[in-house]
Amino acid sequence: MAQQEDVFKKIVSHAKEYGFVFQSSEIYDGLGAVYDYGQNGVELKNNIKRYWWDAMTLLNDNIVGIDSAIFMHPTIWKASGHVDAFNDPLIDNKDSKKRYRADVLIEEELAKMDDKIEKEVAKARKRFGENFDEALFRETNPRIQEIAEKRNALHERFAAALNDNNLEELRQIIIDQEIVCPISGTKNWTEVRQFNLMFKTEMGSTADGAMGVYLRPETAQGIFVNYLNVQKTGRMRLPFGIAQIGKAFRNEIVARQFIFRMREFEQMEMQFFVRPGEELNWFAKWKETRLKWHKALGLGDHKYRYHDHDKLAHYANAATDIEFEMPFGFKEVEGIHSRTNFDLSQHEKYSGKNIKYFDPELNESYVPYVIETSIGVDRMFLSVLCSSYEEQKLEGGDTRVVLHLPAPLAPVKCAVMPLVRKDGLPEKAREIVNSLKFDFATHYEEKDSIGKRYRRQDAIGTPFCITVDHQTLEDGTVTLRERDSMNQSRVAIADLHKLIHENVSLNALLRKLG
RNA sequence: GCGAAAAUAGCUCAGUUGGUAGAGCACAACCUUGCCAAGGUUGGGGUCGCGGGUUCGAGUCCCGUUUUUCGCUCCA
Repeated sequence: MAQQEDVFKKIVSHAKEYGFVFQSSEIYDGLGAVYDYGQNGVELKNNIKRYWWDAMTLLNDNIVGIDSAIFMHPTIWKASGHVDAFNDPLIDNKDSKKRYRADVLIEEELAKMDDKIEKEVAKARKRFGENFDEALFRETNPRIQEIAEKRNALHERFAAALNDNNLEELRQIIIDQEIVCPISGTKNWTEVRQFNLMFKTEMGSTADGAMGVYLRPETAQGIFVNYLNVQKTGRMRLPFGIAQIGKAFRNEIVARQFIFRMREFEQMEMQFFVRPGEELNWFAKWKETRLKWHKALGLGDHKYRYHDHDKLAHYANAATDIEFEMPFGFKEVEGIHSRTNFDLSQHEKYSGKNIKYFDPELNESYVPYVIETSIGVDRMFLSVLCSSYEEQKLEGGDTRVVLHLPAPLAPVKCAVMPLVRKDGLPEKAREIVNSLKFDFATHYEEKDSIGKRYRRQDAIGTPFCITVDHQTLEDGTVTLRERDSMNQSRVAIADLHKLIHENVSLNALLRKLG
């Protein structure tokens, strides 16, 4: 494990050193859990997105894409459950290190007081038997009066604090009531803090007219609220899917592990709309289809596994993750959920609009069920990077760092280099670059020894190096050097385009998926 | 969020009991070599994460803070 963490550290440095990932706002000491993609990272990421997008929209004639806005009507997040689910005042006990909802702690205290009163009443009932006037007893008994008074005072104070969203007051209540942690039994409490999953901002430039809006915490809702627009204008029939790639934002309490958990991240989501009752079949089908998509990259089949959920979210009736073996263990890369008709029904309820689908075959209207496939682009990026990274020992004791990126994902497809910087070789190399650059990301390199240049390209995962030497000027052939095997072969300049295309185009990958 | 550790050049790191900031690699220019990195010469680059404090003097000691990593916790 220690060794693996060591490798992960090296991957993180490598990502920075070779322009894949930088920390955001680095010259200002950085911003927590936010990262930028560099010159090579953005290419790799774009290629991953293209692979997914094409696999969804080109290979399935019943899947189309959209690009919805990050800002959405705030009521959408009420309907989805995000507003309520993540708006709790939390407090930690410093000794047990347990976190509690501050409001729940106080409510429990209120319940305890109620219990006390009931116990008194029960005792009196036993004592007085049939003659017992319970109502009168409650109103007149001094013990009960005392407890009830305290209870009502507490309740009033608690309600006022909640109403004003006064977190300090909530903490003060907990301290005044001498509430202890059930685990440690101590009163060593932190401040009460409000945890908000969603980032909030204001729309409208004047303060009084502004409306609070959220940065979306998931892209899925943009698909749900548009599904009928797409269905109608695209003349789609169930089953059909809508795909989207876009940024989402979550105020994570703990954001860790490099780009694995970030506050601003990118999702690739496809929501597949099906007839009620057919959802579990489609769930099984997408589970299989999605794993096949991952495995086609050739990162190693043994690095994937399913993780079926036992505990299901309130909206789901089946859920599984596709996990990938990162240097820090198997981690979720993609989630596949059978979301039932929860989201669409909620939007129907909150918007007051009819968003049922009319099924011409069944001649009836209903709210479709939804299968969701949702993949984190950044996690996918990390899985590709981690599994591609190798420190290779070569014959003769040398080492090289090489990224065995799947060629269609590589940021640079080929590098053209003159063997020496004279005798017209640079000019010839430039000529070759100019013939390739329209179809492939091509680098030109002339500085340093040829071996050094090869190593530099290995470090960013360039699949092919093309070397121009004196023989090139005579017979129009070059050396084609392959990244993984380091094999060299003599090929005609005229054949380069075809050779490279066969290896680096997405087509080859997509064909594996049928 | 709690606890622990760390932060010195683009990268990896050294820096003695507190006394004017170093190496290798990388980068730039020129020369040399030419098919698997690390030849020569020269050069650029650091207010030692940031802010305070102690001191004649702080990279070094103290406090705070930010960021990162690990464990716990939380979350999908």
